Amino acid sequence: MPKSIKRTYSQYSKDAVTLLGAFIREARNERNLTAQELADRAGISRGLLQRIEKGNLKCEIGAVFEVATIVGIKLFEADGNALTKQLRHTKEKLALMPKSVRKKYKRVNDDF
Amino acid sequence: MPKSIKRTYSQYSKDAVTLLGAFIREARNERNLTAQELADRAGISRGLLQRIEKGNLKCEIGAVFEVATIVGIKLFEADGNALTKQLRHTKEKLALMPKSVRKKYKRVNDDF
DNA sequence: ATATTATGATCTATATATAAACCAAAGGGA
DNA sequence: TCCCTTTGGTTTATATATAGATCATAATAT
Repeated sequence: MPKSIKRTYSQYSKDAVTLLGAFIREARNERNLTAQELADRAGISRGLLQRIEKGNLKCEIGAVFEVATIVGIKLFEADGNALTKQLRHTKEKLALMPKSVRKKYKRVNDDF
Repeated sequence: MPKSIKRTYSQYSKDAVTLLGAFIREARNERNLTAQELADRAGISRGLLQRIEKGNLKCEIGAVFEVATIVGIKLFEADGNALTKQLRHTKEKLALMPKSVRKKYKRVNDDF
């Protein structure tokens, strides 16, 4: 039972989502799509698209990414995008990753 | 009244969210944080963090970005990140943007 | 091996995001 | 100017994401 769900967000997170929304809107305008048209293509309501473009933090990430993808915004390009490189590295590394995390007990080397 | 909300997502969107989640998990492990610790810092439940790391598309973008920010993943770097550059451009351009979009009426030049 | 801890999964109750239908106002074309 | 479209707000009903608790399993340290 969620007792209220009043989250706090870092300024960075807020800025990031705001910028992403603004970018979506710009891309939509550049492609001459109305809000309704883009919403239809993404399979969401116009109201949700409005909130996405406004940078509302509580929209589902799937809807946001879908809209971004449709208007041509690629978070993870095939090219030299820094994040993409890191993620590619991650993907390859995933199989080798430890499943759980342990606190590091500082090993004290006494027998010196 | 949402009649069911069964969305479809492009493969790209699914992959992007999956990769982001995997990257978050990797970053968390590299920082030796337990799921509970990271969840606490982000102000979310451990269950939600699990879904985020799994790449669940229906998590709120604010929670995802917050977690990513905490473990040091910057979607929009201050440096030469391509998306950042575009977004900076967008920000400056925002004030000049038209508020609404009009369909282009192909002007037919009859009197030729 | 044993104990301890992290993770994965399930279940319940509730807060809330969403779709849909409105309306008003702004914007752009003719 | 007038008309038509787009956008920005509501409001309402409902589907659902979330917090929190619990349990089983996996993983790690000693």
